Amino acid sequence: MARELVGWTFLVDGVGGALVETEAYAQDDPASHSFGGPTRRNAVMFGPPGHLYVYRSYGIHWCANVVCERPGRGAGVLLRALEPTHGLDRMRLRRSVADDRLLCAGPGRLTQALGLTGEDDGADLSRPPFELRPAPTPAVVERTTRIGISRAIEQPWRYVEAGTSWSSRRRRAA
DNA sequence: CTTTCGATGATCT
DNA sequence: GATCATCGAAAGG
Repeated sequence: MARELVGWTFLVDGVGGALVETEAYAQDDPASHSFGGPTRRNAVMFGPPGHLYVYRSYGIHWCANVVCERPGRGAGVLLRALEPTHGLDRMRLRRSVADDRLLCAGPGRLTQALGLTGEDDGADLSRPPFELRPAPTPAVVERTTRIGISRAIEQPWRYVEAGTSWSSRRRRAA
């Protein structure tokens, strides 16, 4: 699913764009919040797929995942970056950056630009204000190791649209 | 250009 | 008390 979602358009109240960078997390994955079973924080990851798991990162930022697979599997896809296409003006209001490339280039930036917070934890992505539209054409996707983790760092579960200039990091592949 | 570091709070040990 | 699925400002080359 992490690879599949690259190229899909994700909108929150009409604000968003095409996903260009995702990461997969599984229950039997020491880097995953679901590793070790359900807790108060990760409860949504063990619920039905197609819902949002939003958590506080480093006490400051919010990060958003799409819950995947069957209920109880504890799997999710971290939304790391998207190419802004809808509601640029509202994104710029939420994020005071000179360069549009920094609007949604990173999981914390993406949630801020789209207005996602802990209140959206558990939200059903099949209902308003959310929209998930399939990629018009299959995206060309590169796979690399994940970013910002210290465990299971060897797993190549980060997916980036080839040639995009909207990802959280310039260049590099694996 | 690259590296370092502080912020800030929930979670885990 | 340490760690953390981060970001951005500051410092260094």
